[in-house]
Amino acid sequence: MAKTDRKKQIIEEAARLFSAKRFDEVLMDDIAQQAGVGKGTIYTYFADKEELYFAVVFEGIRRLNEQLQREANRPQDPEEELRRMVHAIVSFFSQNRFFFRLMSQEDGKSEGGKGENRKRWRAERRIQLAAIETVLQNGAEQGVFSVEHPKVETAILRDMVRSVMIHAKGLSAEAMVNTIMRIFLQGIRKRP
Amino acid sequence: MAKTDRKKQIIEEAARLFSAKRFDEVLMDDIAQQAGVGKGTIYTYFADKEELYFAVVFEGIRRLNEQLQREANRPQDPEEELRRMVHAIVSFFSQNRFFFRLMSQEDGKSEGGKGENRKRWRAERRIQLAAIETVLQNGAEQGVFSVEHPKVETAILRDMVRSVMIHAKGLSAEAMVNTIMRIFLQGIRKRP
DNA sequence: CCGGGAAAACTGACCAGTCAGTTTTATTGA
DNA sequence: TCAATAAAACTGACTGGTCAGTTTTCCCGG
Repeated sequence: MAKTDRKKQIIEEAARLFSAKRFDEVLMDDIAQQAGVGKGTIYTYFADKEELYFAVVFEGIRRLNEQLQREANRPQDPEEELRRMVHAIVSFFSQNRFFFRLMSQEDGKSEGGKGENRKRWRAERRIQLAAIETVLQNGAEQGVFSVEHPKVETAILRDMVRSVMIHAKGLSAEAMVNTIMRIFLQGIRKRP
Repeated sequence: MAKTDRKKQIIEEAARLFSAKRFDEVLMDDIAQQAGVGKGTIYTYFADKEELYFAVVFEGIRRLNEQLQREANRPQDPEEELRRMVHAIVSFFSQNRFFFRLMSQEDGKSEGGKGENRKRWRAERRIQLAAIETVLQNGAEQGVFSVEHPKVETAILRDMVRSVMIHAKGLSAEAMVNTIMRIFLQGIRKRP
């Protein structure tokens, strides 16, 4: 097996395990077994358990960013662009449940561990938000959106994906996107 | 010190620590030291580390439910009732940062550990959502709200509190509530 | 047959949980 | 009222199991 494939395989299985159990409940032996490699092999690719853990987190972020990038930066009307981005996030997470659960867990922690990784994680996540925020700002400038606290509205939109993923497992990706966009754009107040 | 105070003190310090660090990074020795008790004492109140952890989580939920209860069940117009509930959640979390971070972390995990506690946690959380959902349903019946997937909309609203708490630390509780209600009720689309 | 890399076996640091001993609080009776 | 005694609560040094990380052995391609 090629070196790269091995590393990918380890990350994949580690993601599955880390997303389902607490950090301390996931044993390096388990990861090795699931990945079909010896424990020692893991240490040729990752310095320690924590580095593997963050490699998994960053891999998830990287893939999501990749998918987001594909949708962004094609000038179009803001609502449509927003919808495309939400769709990108929703479908990414639908196809990567492990990474989704993992990143949900990682959100909202602060201290502890090698602070360097936490910092980098924060930075990566900020980039994602910035991409969405830009669209919101553009929409506001074009007079299509009414935005009061751009960063907050941005975070709300992204986290709506999280809510829907957790609480609307049954819905199709399309239905999820529609639900999110409907609420975010026009709210739930009935208009005559 | 009275028995109850001791237990409360332990829970309080454990909450502070568990909210800031990973489960395995929090040592029982740390908790004991912070709480100003001997390690053995903790074990007179809690069977093991995991039970203490969940005692902390459930204490947080209990307090929040208490505050929610105070606002609910007084018949009034749905929008106002919703606003009151959001306000209750926001102000609770503003005053209980530890519990907030803790409960955010716990959201979105599934396997692992004593499954019994996870199950109970899920149940408690469902009760909270039901309280909000009822208001939404009432509003829909009265023709004030347009609700498509009640459970999903409910979860979204609750999680909006989470987003705002994380990303709008500067805002006052009032401003937070306003932001949430504005988006949830009327969305961000500009109307002429 | 040798070298590089992967697997299996090994080690010891660490920490949750214990328990024998100590302190504090409650109870009794003179 | 206050010893004397019992009961309850607390303490922290100690232990044993666990598991991250290391070392040794094995395997295979060239």
